[in-house]
Amino acid sequence: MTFSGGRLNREQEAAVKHAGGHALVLAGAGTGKTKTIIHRIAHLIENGVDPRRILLLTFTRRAAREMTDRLRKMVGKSADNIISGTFHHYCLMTMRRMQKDFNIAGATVIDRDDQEQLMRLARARYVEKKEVFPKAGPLTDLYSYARNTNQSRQGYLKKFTEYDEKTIGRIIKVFEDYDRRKKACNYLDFDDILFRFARVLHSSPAIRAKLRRRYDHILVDEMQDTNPLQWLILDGLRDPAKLFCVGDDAQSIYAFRGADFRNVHSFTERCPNSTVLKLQENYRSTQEILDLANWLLAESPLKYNKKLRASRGKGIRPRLIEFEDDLSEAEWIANDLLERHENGAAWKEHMVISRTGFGARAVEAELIARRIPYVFIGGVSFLQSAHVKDLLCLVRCAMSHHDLIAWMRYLTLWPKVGDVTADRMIAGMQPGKSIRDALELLRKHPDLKNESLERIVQGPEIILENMDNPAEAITRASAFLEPLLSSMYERWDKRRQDFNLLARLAERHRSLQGFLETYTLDPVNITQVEKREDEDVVALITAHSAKGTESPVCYLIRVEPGMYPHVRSLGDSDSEEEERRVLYVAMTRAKNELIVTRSLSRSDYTTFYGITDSGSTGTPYFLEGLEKNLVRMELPETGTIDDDDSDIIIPHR
DNA sequence: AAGCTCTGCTTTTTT
DNA sequence: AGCAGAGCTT
Repeated sequence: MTFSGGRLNREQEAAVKHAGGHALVLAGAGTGKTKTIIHRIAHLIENGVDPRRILLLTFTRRAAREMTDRLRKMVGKSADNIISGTFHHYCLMTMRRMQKDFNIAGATVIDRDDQEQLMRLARARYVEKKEVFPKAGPLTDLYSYARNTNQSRQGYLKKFTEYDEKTIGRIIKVFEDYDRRKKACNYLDFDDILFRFARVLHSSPAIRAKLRRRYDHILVDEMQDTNPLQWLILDGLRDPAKLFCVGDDAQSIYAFRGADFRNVHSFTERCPNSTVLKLQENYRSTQEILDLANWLLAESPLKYNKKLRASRGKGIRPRLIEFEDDLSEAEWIANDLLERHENGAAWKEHMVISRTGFGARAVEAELIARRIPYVFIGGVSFLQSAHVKDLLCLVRCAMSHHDLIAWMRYLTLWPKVGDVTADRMIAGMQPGKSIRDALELLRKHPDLKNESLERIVQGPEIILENMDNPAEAITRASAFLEPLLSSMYERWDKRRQDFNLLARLAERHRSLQGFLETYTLDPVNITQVEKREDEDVVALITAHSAKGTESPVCYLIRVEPGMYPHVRSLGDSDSEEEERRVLYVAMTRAKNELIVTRSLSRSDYTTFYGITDSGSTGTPYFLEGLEKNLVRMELPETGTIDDDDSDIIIPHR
C-alpha cells in the first residue's frame, strides 16, 4: 500500500527504533502506518529478536498476509516465522494447540449465520409466533455486543436499549437457552473464541505465565478498532512482551461491533511507562484531497484535533458530480473507467468505494455489462450461498455428531425428511461416543429403513475416509450431493462450478478442520478466489473494507442523504458520528484523484424505506454546507440521459 | 409430517 | 424485489 520503499521520516524512524516500554503510535491516515510496522519488525529481527517471538495482530487476515508478504521482501524467509493473524485466528490457533488447557476439544466454530439460526431456535421456545419481540438477528447483535464489551447482559440491556424490564428478562431467558444449546452442540461462536481465551488468560496464572513467556514483542494494527475483550487479551499477554499498538481514533468505524477507542485514549493510563508516538505527515494524498477530509472532521462536534498535511503538496481538486439517478451514475463511472483505461491507465489504479455492499449493485452491473474486470471486496461471500453451505454442512456432519445445525441442514436435503424426522434421527445418534458410533446408530435408525434414505449415512462416511485430504473430500462430497442438489436449485450448472472452486481452496489445507475454520473465520469472496491478487482489476469495495487500502483514483459513490450518515444510524449521535468517520476513511483512500458522485434528486435509497420524502429535508447529511472551493462541482455531460427513447436498461448477463 | 404458496418485511458496516 | 416465515394443503 503506502510505498514501503524509500526512507523513513524522523517520526517513523523514532517509532521503528523505539526501545524501552510499551508504545502507542498515533498514525493519521496515509502516514505510513503499515510501512512503520513492517520496518519495526524488520528492525527487531535484524537486532537479534527471534521472529518466532514476535506476534503481529491485525484486523483482517488480508492485512496480515499483506504485511508478511512485504516483510518477506525485506528480511527473507524468516518473515514466515513471525506469528501473525487476526485476534480470532491467533486465539483459536493457540487454543487448538493447547486443547487441554482451554478445553475446546472437538468444538465446532460457527459463523454469524449459524449463530443466528441457533438464536432462532432459542427464541422460538419463549416467544409466540406472531408476537412482537426482537427477531433472532437483532438478538444476536445484542448478545454479541454485550460479550465483546465484556459487560453483563442485564446491565447492557438496561442501559443501552429501550426495552422494558419484562422484555429484558425474557431476552435474557432466550440468551440462556442459546447458551445451553451452544454447549450441547459443542459450538464456539466468534465471541467465544475471544472470550474463552481471555477468561483462561485471566483466571489461570499458570497458563498465563506459559503464554507470556512466548513473546518479546506484540504489534497491533488498527488499535482503534479493538474491543474490550481484545484489550483483556493484550493486557494478559504483555510484560515482559512489549506492546506496539498503532491506531487512529479518526478512523474508528467498528463501534457497532464493540470497538472502544478508549483502548487508544486510555493507553498510557493502562500501561504505565508507555510512550506515545505520532505520525503526522501524510504521504498518500495531495493537499486538495486532505483539505476536504480535514473539513469533514472539523465540522464535527467532536474535537479530533487532526489536520492532515500532504508532503506531496498540491494536486487535483476533488470533483463532486451530480446525477439523475444511480443508474446514470453507474454508467458515467463505467465510461470514465473505460476512457482512463484507453488512455493507458491500469484498471488496478481505480477503486470504487460504497457505503454498503448493496449500494454498489448498480455499478457492479454496469462493470459486468461493459466487461470491465473487477474484484468485489466486502459483502456476501460465496461461502454463504445456499448450495455451498449445504456441502460444507455435510463436511461438518462428519466432524461431529453434536453439530445440530449441520446435521439438520444435511438431513433435510433428503426427500421426505423435514425438521421433525431430522430431529428424531439426530436424537438417535446422541448416545454415540464417537462420530463413528453415532453413524452406526444412525444406520440402524428406523427412519432409514425407507429405501431411498439408505444412502444418508454414506455422505459423512465419504468425508471420514478423506479426513487428511480436504480437496478429495470436497470433490467426492460434491459428486455425492449432486443428484440431491441439482433438482433443488435453479441454474444448477452455474452453481456446481462453485464446488470446483471450493475444492481448489481446499487444496491449500492439510486438514478438514483447518480448512473449515479458516474460512469460517474469514470467508472468501468468490471474485477473490477467481482472480489472482496482483491481477489488473478495478476494486469495488465497501468503505469498511477499504480501511487500510489506497488507490490513485477513488470514486466515492452515492454520497447522499440517507447514506452518509446511513439512515440506520440516525437518532444515535455516537453512531452518526461514526458515519462521519466512515466517510473520512473513504475520502482518505485517494492518492491523486477523488471523485465524489451522488444523485440527490431521486435517491431511491431514501424513498425506499421510511424516509418520508425524497427531498433531503430533515435528514442530516455530511456534505450539507460544503465549502464551494473544496470541490469542483460538475454535472455529467448530458447526451444520452435526456433522450426519451434511450430508456436505458442495464443489461444483465 | 412435508412441502407448497402467499404475505409481509427488509437492506450497514464484519471477525 | 427477493427472502424468510406462517399457514394451508396433501
